[in-house]
Amino acid sequence: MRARSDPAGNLANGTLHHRIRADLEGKILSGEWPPGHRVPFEYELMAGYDCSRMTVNKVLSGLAAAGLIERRRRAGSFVRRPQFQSAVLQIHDIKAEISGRDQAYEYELLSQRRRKANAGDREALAVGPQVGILALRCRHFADRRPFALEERLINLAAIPAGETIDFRTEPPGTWLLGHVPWTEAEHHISAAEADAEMAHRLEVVKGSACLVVRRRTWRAGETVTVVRLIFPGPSYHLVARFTPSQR
Amino acid sequence: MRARSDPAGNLANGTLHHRIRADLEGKILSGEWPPGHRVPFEYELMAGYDCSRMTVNKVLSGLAAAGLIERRRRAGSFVRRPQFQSAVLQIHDIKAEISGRDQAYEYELLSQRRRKANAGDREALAVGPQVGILALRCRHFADRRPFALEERLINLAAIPAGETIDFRTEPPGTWLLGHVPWTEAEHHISAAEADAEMAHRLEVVKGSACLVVRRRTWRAGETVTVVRLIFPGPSYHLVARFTPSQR
DNA sequence: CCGAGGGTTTTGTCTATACATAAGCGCCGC
DNA sequence: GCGGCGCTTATGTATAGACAAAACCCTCGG
Repeated sequence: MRARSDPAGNLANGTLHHRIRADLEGKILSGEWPPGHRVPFEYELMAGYDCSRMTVNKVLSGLAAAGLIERRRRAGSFVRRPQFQSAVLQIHDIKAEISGRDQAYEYELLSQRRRKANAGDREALAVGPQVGILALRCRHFADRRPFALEERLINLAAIPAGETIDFRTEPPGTWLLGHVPWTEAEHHISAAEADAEMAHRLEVVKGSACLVVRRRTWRAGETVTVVRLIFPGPSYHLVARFTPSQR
Repeated sequence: MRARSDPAGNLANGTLHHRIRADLEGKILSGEWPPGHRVPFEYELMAGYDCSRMTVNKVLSGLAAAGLIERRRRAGSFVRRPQFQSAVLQIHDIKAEISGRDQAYEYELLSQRRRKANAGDREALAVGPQVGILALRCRHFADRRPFALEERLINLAAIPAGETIDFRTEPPGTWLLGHVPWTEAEHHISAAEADAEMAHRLEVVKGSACLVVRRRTWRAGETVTVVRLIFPGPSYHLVARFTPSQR
């Protein structure tokens, strides 16, 4: 094996490919290598860092997977222009979110009905007729004040176990989160004015602004559940923290 | 080299590690391997797929990077419980978003001021005093109707080039998106009631519900820009589509 | 009973090598 | 000039082997 220890000793933390990765990311993020700039070829990096090709290949593949560079055979690797589209986001389970803030979490099941999918359900869940669905309505409380109103449909054809769970004690979102894997989800986030019932349930005045989040979740092409969460007015805000790993 | 061709010929698409990856992902997502289940050891997979350890290692590392499994030395690899936290999201540039819907996009710069950071700026951008900032206010239109109101602060210490750009023609968001790389962003999404000025600018009645998105963007620990986007009421909704690649 | 130490197992990293594949480049003949 | 063929080059994939590091496990000594 060749000598790889950095004689100057600077930046000697982490493993070799971590250091190389950090190096290259630094050059890209600092703007030293602007979008379109050609990253050195693998054999050049290999010579520069005095390591094998597999090692630089791993780093470059990682950067490509993270969307920072684009690789083209025969041509080389190029810095991609930054793209907001797609990034890593965090959305928490409501129960965990409230508990995490050291507030008292409470939960109330308003209604639970099992039925064959009606026209509205079929549209929302994209299922055929005669499919069993579970319709739930519930409220979440933080420190005894209404935090959110939840209206949920669960596709029992996809989640037969849903029928056997006691949703009087465990919120459906929490249960699903922990037990059902998913492959895709879609959020529609909008603002709406509270109608009479929403206002009553959330203990706000009618017409006040509410944040409405509608989420549809799929597993392998099949709609698993659709939920509408209504948060009272300016008191709540959704926090989403991103890191750019566009794909 | 050993015989690797699949005699039955099934699932022979893609490369070896793609097939292995798809196989394992399938078992996890289908629930065949529930959360907590121990994935076969590398040497077992190696024997099962008749390939080298580097190949299965690449696959398992990828699954770990994607957050589907967790790897522990000496113990093995385990299926992680599904987590909503963090997933890939798409948010578009406003200009691109409107144009993409085949609506006419228009843009109006309301005001642009260059100043030393005042107390409010310093808090919002987390910069010291005496730092130059650019304060912008503008409106976006879709099909001649107000689509969003934008209030933006740009940290000129981080983006000196910001001073030389003509934001009367190009929206600041679009310019930044194409020219400034970022390492982290945070969104606060909430609902608010329109005050007199917002109502006037967005051509809605005072007190109506608006969707407010506040985004802070960092590059290498330094706040680059803070923007507040205000969308009029129920007419607009933010769409976020996810795939689970939690990290 | 408890804590220290050593052995074992599994993942983590790295090397050197090999062949496959895609795509740009230039040469050649027409 | 120009279309096609083949050479070259860079990446993509895969192998076999090696050592390192972490962490569980068991045993031994007090």
